Amino acid sequence: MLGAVKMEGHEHSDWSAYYAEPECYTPAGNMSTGLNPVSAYMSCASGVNVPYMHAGLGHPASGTCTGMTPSASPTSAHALAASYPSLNSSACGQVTGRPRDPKAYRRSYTHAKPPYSYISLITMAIQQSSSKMLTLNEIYQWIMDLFPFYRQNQQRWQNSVRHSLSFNDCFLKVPRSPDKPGKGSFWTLHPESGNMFENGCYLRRQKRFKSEKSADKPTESDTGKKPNSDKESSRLETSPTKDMKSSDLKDAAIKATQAHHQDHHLDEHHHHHHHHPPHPHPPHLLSQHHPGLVHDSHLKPGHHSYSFDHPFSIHSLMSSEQQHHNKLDMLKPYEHAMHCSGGYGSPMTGPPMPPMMSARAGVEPSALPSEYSYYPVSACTNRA
DNA sequence: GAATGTTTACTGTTGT
DNA sequence: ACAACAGTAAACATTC
Repeated sequence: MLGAVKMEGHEHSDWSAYYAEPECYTPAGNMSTGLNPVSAYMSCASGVNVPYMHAGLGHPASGTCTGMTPSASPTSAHALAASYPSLNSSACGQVTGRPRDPKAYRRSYTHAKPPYSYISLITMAIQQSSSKMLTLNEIYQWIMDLFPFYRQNQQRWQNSVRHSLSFNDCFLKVPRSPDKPGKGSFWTLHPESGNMFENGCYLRRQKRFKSEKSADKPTESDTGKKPNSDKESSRLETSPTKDMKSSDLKDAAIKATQAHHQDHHLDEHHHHHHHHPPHPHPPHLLSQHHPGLVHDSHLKPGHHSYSFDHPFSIHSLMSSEQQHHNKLDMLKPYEHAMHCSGGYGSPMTGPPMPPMMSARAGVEPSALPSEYSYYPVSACTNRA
């Protein structure tokens, strides 16, 4: 998972535009110390699923929680978890030994690149929408809402997002229903793609999802061909499975579109009712309408079942949010999170601490992580 | 014309 | 070292 950080080394040129001095996701707990690297990504915000976290959270107005210092950085995720409630006051509420200008500091972190891959981001965006499908533009918006970094260089990363959507079998294109014309199709997750991120870690997939059909095809490793070359041809033959064309799938699309519009409706009407059953694994839309798409498997229905307690599991992150999103609507999530998390990509604490964002683009706010929730307590034990 | 979608090619990083 | 995964650029096609 550290790789997710290192991977962005080439982004530094971009960062230089934002940083007075070079900064990067320097894991606070360095690997050589034996610390779980994820703990390095922890910050005061890491109390997902721990309601107490919300009690003592610094409000934007309070001006606290502007960042963690190395000394405040937990030595392990468990230590962090165990440190409540002092966690809030000591790790968040106090800022010690940070010499730099808080504003510049915050801005830097705000614009640091998140440690998630595009596939992760897309997956998260889709998953947190109640209809489990989003248009391309909605995916863009979701990403930009949560990660200021992606408000820059849109041409570049959006191209990458489109590439990811097309290239990866885990994403399916769902045509719009005829009565809901608009630009672009909906994108959803392949019903069987649920184990892409084993352990629920969204930093790097354990294995690439391949649709059954494409899985039948020889892979580059099978043929000994160069990576990508054969993969592409394989994908060519399987594209029909990726683009849902059958009539009953269209029926699903229509229903999905309706559900999607309900999303917006809900969003517009503040959806802050706690009665959204905090169901961690909402049945996949395609599973509902097309059970045949969900084969046997190791994958249970409702399979997009990322391990609940995994720090980078969006389900984990979101699970406690149900209780709190009432107040979230009142906050400027962005600034709030920045105040309390020290921003993401803190050189002290690690990667981004995505803020809570308001509902948008079909995003179900109640499903969004709590204001500090992207880096919950438990650690990412597998390399991501 | 812009947005969306597909594909190829290449490079870098990570895992084994 | 090698394969797999991921990011980026770019050409091209399609759709609105």
